[in-house]
Amino acid sequence: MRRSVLLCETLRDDPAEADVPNHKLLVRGCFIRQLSSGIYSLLPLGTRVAAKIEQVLREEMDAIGGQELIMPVVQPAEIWQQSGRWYDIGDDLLRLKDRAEHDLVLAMTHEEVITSLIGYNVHSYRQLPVMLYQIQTKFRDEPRPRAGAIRLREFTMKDAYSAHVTQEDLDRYYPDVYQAYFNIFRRCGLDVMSVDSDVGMMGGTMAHEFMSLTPVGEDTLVLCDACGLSANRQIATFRKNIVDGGEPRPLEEVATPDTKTIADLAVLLDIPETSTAKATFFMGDSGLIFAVVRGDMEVNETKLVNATKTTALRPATEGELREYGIVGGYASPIGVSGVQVVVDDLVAESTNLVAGANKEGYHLYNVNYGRDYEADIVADIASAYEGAPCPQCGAPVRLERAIEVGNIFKLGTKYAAALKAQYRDEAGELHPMVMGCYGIGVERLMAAIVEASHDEDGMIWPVSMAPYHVYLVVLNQNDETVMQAAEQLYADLGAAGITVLFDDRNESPGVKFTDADLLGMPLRITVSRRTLKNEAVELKLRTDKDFELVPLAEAVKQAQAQIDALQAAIDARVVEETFVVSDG
RNA sequence: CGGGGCGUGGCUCAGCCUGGUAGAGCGCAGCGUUCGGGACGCUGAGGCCGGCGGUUCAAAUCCGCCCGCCCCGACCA
Repeated sequence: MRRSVLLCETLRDDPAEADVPNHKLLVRGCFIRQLSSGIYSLLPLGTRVAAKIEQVLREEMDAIGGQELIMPVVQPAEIWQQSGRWYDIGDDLLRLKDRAEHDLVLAMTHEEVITSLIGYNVHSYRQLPVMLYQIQTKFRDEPRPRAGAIRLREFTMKDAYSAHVTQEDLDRYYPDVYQAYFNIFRRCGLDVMSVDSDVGMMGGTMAHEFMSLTPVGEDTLVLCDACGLSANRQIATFRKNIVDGGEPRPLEEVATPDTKTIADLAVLLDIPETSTAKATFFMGDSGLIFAVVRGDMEVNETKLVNATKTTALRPATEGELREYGIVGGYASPIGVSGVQVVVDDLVAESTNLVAGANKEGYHLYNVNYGRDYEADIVADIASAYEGAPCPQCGAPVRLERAIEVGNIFKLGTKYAAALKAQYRDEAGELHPMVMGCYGIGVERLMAAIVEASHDEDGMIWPVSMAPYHVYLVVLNQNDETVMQAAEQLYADLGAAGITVLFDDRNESPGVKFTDADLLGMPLRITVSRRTLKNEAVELKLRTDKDFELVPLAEAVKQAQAQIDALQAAIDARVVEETFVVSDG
């Protein structure tokens, strides 16, 4: 491709709306263009990267028996009503009406359609298992798209679904997908780790997320360097060390004016935060939830959702607290009624904690669970924190931010039962199929690659993902000999199967070199009067500082060798993974 | 949805406080000179100053409402 005709006008300045590297670079390099919040066009260069990603996805999905199909984006409300998600999912699901006033949705995922499809086409155990996938548009009306292509409203997803006769068969198949996922990311040149994850509103029994570590990530991981534990913070457990508070002593009221935070309280009473209990309030499906954790910890909302079996949770407002007779800043689990009290297991086992008195300006010494108050639920609802003891080995854990680039779920029979995806067994009995689902966001993966692979000058594409292998720079274009040599090399490289972006624009050297760095093709070749004086061209890896002069006659061969070496390095990273079922 | 910021040519921004006929750099078009890390000169095109309403002799500028975009939080299969 000639740069002179490519739709690619690079930007000198960072776009005002971008503040993370993938966003700045993809926009500056003309890979993507924003149309609206969270809605982007993929420009020619971005489309080429997406195509590379999709090719890898197809190969790896096909390798584990996947069959590609395409399902509709616009779907009737009925199937979403049947699965229940029409009612369970909020505004993320974009709803619309057609001319006949029929309710429709824009698909945010395809469990409903695939399940009804499989139910229609599969009748017998003889036809199972089956693995189907598509690479197709999703729309999610996210409340807050962010970070360039990391969180989009409209995006491309590879979503795959498998259906099985039994849970055991799904369990056997699941590790194959797990391995395929590692292969995919590694072939895309991205380092990922898998973590156990929450099954969320998808339901199901087991889930893994594939995470790329980066400060711009939206998830927090809990990692243990000592034993290798990795989990999403949403579900990560940790060892809780009880601070011995001694034998229960009598309750004692203490005046604590203007002391609404745990930090203030600890200072005022000269006690460690570990000797306090902290109350936090959420509104769930059925009213107010009063959550108690030790003062030095934070409530983990995912754990709280799971413990209370609610579907939605949000912090309660001051007004709601007043309605329930709770005094903000001085709330106490003692004597509250009409609310669901959830107490962290550590608090339940601790003695003589300081808690609110439910009276403006007062706290209570020596609050003891069981004696002074009861809970509706005692469970682990505390969030793992930096330095918390690892649940497996006790070493201090570390928190890291990460982007979730893919996930795999064991769905179970939730959708198959609701949408009648049933098969007949040998005895002629009907059973719901056991399903799994597996997703990867294409644009997010592209963004994650840029986050993981760039420098101050621009993107650095892994050879397997680069829009073109070579950025060919020609200088001194007014010199016919130079131009002829460059044209010949462009043709020869192409004939050898090497993809080339040929910068044939009448631009100064600085412009071309700067663009070459920004666009990040793995290999740069420069042809100029100077290099031709030695019958040579310059070869430079994007990752290297310096170039190498190679004879013009060997340029194609050398370029090919460099590309092969880069590809071999990527291939070498595709190795077998051990699938370990952890207890999460 | 709560908090904050922003909206002026394709891009980055100044001008707004203190109202008086819209600016810079980059980019774009033409000509010429250049030609190894975002070259230079000359000429030129391009703007309902996000929208609507108000105040005023006069609004990019002041006031009100609305819309859009970004960030933090809430939320997120």
